[in-house]
Amino acid sequence: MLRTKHVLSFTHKALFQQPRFLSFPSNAQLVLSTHSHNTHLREALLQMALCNHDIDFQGYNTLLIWCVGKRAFREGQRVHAHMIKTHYVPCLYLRTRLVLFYNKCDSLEHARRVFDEMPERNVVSWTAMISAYSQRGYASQASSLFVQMLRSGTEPNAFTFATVLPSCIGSFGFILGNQIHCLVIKLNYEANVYVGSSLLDMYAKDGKIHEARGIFECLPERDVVSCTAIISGYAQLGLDEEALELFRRLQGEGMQSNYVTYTSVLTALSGLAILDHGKQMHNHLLRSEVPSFVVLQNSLIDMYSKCGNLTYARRIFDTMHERTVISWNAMLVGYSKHGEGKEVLELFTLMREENKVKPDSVTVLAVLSGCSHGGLEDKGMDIFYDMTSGKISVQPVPKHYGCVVDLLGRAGRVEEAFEFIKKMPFEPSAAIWGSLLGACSVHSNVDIGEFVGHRLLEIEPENAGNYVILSNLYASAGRWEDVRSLRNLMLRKDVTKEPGRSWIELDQVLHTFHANDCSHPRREEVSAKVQELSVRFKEAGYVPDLSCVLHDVDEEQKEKIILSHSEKLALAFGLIATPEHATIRVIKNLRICVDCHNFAKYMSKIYGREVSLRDKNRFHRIVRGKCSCGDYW
DNA sequence: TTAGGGTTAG
Repeated sequence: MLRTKHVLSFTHKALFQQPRFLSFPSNAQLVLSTHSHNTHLREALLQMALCNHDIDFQGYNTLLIWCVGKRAFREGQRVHAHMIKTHYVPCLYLRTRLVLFYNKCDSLEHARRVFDEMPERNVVSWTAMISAYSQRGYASQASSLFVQMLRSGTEPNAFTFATVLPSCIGSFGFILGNQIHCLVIKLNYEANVYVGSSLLDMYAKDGKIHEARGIFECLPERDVVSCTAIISGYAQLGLDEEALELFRRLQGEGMQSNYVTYTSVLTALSGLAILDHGKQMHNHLLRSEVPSFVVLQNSLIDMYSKCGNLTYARRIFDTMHERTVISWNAMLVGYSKHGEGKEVLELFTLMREENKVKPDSVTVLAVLSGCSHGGLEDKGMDIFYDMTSGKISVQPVPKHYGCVVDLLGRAGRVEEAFEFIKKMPFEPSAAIWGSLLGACSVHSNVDIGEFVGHRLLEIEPENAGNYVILSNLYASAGRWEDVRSLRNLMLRKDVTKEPGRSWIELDQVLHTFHANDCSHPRREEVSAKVQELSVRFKEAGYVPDLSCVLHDVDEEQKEKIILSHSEKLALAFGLIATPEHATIRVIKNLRICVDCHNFAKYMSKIYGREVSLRDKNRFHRIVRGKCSCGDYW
């Protein structure tokens, strides 16, 4: 108490009685920053400062800087109120400070009000307001404010460009972003590393990675942010090998990496599903000085689960000191993708019991899809109804309905799925009809399948996949006339299926397969194997996974049927189908990876021995884009 | 006074 009294007395003197020796602002700043941890004292000091009726520019400025630094909303509001009460007319500089202060204290409305009431504005005040929107993800507000700024005749600077460009997303955003790029060139800000990073990131997000790379290569100086932006650009587009290659090169060139860089690198590693490399990176991180932020740990969970090692993923999850909803979602998605429905439900229960983090839309999607893959359709339906009745406070979105259709369809409850679609509170999308069509195809429900198929052909006549599934469905019912007319329709409409490719390495030789492929020298052997497996699947009583169907069609038809990606993998499996070799590592497309996992399960049952996808020594690596057996093509 | 890159789902 004595000490507080002493300080107060000193402060009073310092602030008001000795202005010649110690000016007001420097003292206010000194005293406030020294004692800012003491709320009562802070209050008293501010009170005293505001008792002064003649606070000048510097005084207000100092107080506001202090409020911004401490994110002291109430105190800052009082400073603002003091200006109004004493009829002080703040200059542009101080008004901008107020905008910055309100923005820092998360009060966008107040910031905007101050901004709107500005009698004049300069590039800094415009940029501050654009930044307030941009930081909060209000992209359209940020970009439209930028356009208003240009119309007002204010010339943007490097800060403005670096601020507005991240808000140039979506189709309209990218168009604006391209125009802004022109302005950047015109005003000669191309060489600015902040502007360059924002620009290249925008192009990468628009899928124009070559543009992005061009900008990166032209930057006269690079830093950790610009390097991370280009690496993450590749990773987010699924160009994982390129991302890693660049990361290695830049590290060689002495690039500094931080936790954001590693997060992007882990994304690339997840895509490649190379567990060994992922582990190496994890080891490297443990030994390095890089702080283990939640985002990085989330990436590690994702990497391990996509590489098939759920134990490691769970270990990271369990040892986290703080978890965000993304941590929970990443773990749930991991279990879900691997068909571990029980674990999905257990973890979801734990999440709700802990009640520290609220489930979001992605959480429910992960849980529903986990139930779907794990054969727990009743549980899945319960969760869906918990959501629609408000027991789980997540707003249902069309994707949740899509999950339910998939869940019922996969379980063979095709009629129920059909009825469910009819009762949905929105118009069913092509994706939802497509999901049901897939279910009809697997469970040979020709009646519903025919209806749905034709509906789909109306909605998206250009999607070759729908023709193919419907055609396969007709084929399975022996309706060859309908198969033929569908094929003719495809020819008339000039619809072709983009040939996907699968790669598999066997004894150091790379075999690749694509749609309609009959060029493999051992094709007949493979076909025979697929036939044999197909019979065995049926004998084993398996209902194959939706995307892992081996169609039972005769040889003549097989020539014409366009095979799905997973079927090509099945062909590849047929080539090497012994329990010892029936392990596979799939790069890039996780869906296929899951298919293989299920495939391994079927194989295990057929051969009566465990066929594991997780045994790294038996993995056959599929190398993307580097075919070593050119003869086959 | 004002600035850029990052994690889950689809």
